[in-house]
Amino acid sequence: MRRDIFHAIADPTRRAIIALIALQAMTPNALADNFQTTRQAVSKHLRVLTECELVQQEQLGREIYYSLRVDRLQEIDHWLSQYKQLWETRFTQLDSVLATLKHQNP
Amino acid sequence: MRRDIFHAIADPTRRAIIALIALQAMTPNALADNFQTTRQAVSKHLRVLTECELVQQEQLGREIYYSLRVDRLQEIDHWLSQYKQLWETRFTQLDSVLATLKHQNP
DNA sequence: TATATTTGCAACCAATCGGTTTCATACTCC
DNA sequence: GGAGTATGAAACCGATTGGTTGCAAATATA
Repeated sequence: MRRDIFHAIADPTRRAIIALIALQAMTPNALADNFQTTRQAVSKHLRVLTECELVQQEQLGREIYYSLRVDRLQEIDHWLSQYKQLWETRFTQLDSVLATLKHQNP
Repeated sequence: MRRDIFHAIADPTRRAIIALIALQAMTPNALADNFQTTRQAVSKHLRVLTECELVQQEQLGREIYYSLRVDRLQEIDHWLSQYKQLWETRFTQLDSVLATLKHQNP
């Protein structure tokens, strides 16, 4: 099973879940109210997000509140960073940037 | 068919292709040499990357050189940016950040 | 205790995915 | 023109995905 963070954010429903719980912790039932799917489907998405440690749970009575582990999104930012200099740099500096990137990825 | 950029980068082989053609334009055959799959499989990945405009082609004789459209990766960076302030901000400022984020996503 | 609520998990299903094999097309070189 | 090379497209296949329904466990409430 491929359960990396890139796979996790590939699904639009999961990105919507991420957007919701970034604002405040929510229960599976409360989350499911925002989608046209069943609660169980949302639960399966939460399982995927949990398995790649993108969310954390806090149990309060019989309710489980899911919230976003924002720090985990840095992994994507880190992956992006190697290309970011490519689009942020002017053409005249492109050669040196390419050399740097080549050095970082032998 | 879900052909957005998040789906495109979800596959590890496609991310490897992106890393390769970020350095220099490459033909499908040259790309396939770097993987333990067939050229046709690489070609299918290139089709996905093309359909979401992550790569561009340049035909030279019977060879087609694929290169990365780095600017397209900004879409992911833009998606990340709404969460970036969450992990870059200290806890004491968190409330105002959440308010801002809530305003951006009504 | 009995009932209702919240949740996770298993079984199943159609659709999609990544891969292969095969074939057709287009270009290069002799 | 003919042989070889580079490529894309189609057909097929097993595995995975996202979804559903049904059920069991745990908690709250009467």
